[in-house]
Amino acid sequence: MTTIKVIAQEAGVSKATVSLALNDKPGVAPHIRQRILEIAKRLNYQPNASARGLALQKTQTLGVIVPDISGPFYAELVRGVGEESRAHDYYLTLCTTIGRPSRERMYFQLLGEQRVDGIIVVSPRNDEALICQIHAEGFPLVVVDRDIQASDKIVEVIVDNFHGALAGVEHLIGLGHRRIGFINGPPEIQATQDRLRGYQLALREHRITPEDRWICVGDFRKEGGYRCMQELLSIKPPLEAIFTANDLMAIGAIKAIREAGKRVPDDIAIVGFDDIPLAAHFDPSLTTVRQPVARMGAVACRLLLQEINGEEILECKAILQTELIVRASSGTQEGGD
Amino acid sequence: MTTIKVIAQEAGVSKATVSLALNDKPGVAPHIRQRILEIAKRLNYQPNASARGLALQKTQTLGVIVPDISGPFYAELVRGVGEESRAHDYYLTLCTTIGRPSRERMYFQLLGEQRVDGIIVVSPRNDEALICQIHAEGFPLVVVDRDIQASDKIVEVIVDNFHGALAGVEHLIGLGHRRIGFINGPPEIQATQDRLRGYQLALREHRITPEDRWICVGDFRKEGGYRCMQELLSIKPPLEAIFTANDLMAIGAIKAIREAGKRVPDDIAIVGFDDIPLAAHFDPSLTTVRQPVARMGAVACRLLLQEINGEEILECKAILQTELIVRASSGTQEGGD
DNA sequence: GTGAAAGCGCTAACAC
DNA sequence: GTGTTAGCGCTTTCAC
Repeated sequence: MTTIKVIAQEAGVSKATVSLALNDKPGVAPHIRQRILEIAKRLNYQPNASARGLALQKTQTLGVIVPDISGPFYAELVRGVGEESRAHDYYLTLCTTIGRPSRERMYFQLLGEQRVDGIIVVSPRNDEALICQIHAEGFPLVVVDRDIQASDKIVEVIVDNFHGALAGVEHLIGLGHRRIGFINGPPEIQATQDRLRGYQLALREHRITPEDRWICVGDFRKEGGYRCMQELLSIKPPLEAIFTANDLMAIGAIKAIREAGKRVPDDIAIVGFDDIPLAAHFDPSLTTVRQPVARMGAVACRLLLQEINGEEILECKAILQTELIVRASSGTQEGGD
Repeated sequence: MTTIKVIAQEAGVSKATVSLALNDKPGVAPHIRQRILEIAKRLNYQPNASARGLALQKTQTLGVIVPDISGPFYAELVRGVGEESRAHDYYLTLCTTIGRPSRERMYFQLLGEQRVDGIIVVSPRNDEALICQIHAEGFPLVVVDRDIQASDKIVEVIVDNFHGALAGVEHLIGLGHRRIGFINGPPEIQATQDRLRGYQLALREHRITPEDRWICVGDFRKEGGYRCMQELLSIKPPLEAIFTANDLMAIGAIKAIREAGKRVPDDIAIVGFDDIPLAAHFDPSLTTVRQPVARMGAVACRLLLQEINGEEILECKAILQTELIVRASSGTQEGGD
């Protein structure tokens, strides 16, 4: 392993000069610099990251903390972060927390051991206090897909879930449906609360009073959508349409509908949320509220780098907009009879 | 940031003693050790990773190099690696290479800068020479989903693609189909070659001579499956069944079939490869050759750690088996008329 | 313009 | 048992 010391000997100069030359800093005679660079290249020199990190107190590495990485949403998010971090010559350390007893340790380890220069937290569960504490200790930190109520100084990248849901449900209403069910995610997750509000407002504005039993609590997975739909199918008179808080649950719901011998969208119209890559290829293709997931990751990364570099961040909250993507699963005409 | 030095002062001992105590090494009086541990806990001490890495020449970090991370296959693979590495207290640095002009630099940077203790390479494209070179330089390295022909000393985790494809196609033959098309991946990828051989042998063993035009080169994405299927649909007399080299292309193919006004599996039976999470929820549910993707990642990780720890690795090639998962898309009876 | 020296935080060999 | 010392590879004053 070539070190700066070897190069110094080879070039007949000191380590300091080599360091200056290699880092493009002034104070080295052109021909010396030239020679040093040549030797470095010839010897395939690469600076030792630990040594550099120790001296500079920087690692050129970011951490991203997500519950899981299988599943289209988080995978795409991490992709966005990864692309952006690479573009800025940062490495990415991936931490998945699901199934881990104390994810708290992971935040602290990454930052406390100074393994990373900052972290992006995509953790929808309730540990506001912890996040605030980390932030209070001065660690660069960006939160994605979640609004930390306790502090307005923590940088956040969030999606306008409220208006997204509003648009999704209004689309269904516009198609003539009035009895519209809602398969939501777990209530402790913030995005689900916002989507619920959007759902409720949409109905209310059209003088529809949703019954409690129209709303079912899912898990953001296919299985939850399936189970919820089975429950919702038992409602009499039957619901005409379902809004689901993500596409995966929409897919589960469609399966349940099919198994009950009904058709989508003819008997029941469906609108999902996310626009996962397969949404367009599903049968029927999914009408859904698209989130700019990769962009969220990229924005989070860029904001984190600003924070790391000590740049002033003008707005702590980056709010990205959703977009309604109309496809087949919602139907084009009135669905009910 | 608490350091070992602070603790030493606080406890009235030397840094060396603190280091010994904190690392559970012998040579420290019990009551001293006790006090050191208490202070460390109180001050929330965490060792600086760079300093430790520099001294120990180890980073407790692995690198995983994949083309992309969106897409169910690589996401699941990385998940497997991540779970396993966490279980062994290793961090994971994620490198995606797609769209990157010189992914070569990334291998070298990660290892050359000694940012990681070893890497898992999941890179189906042709850079055998590079991989061999890295291995020759003594860097711990495990290759996944690919057999490096040039060396039999490189540790590899591969799937029995040949028998997987064989089983998939034989399943179709068993259902009475004889005119079976094949939508494959790019030819320069090894897995596709093996699957092609499996496809060919299955037909040959049943005295079916596949025509060249039955085979179409896709891209492992939905789009490629869609495009290929459009081509295959023009064949007269029509094909009765299609084997696709992955589920994503199967999904694209099904879309093309539907748009042509035909039904799956009634008009054309389909068998995919991978068993992605959504395969069971697709309509029709996908018959497919399952790969133990997460396990591949976990095995690769474990082998890499063995290599890092200097343990003898008895078999360089871990070959995992596939499993045929029969669902609806292949039909249960003779499909054609 | 260049080199010597100190220091980043930790570990490990060797005295005491 | 414990402390002293050197060193991991790099950066960065500060003399020269």
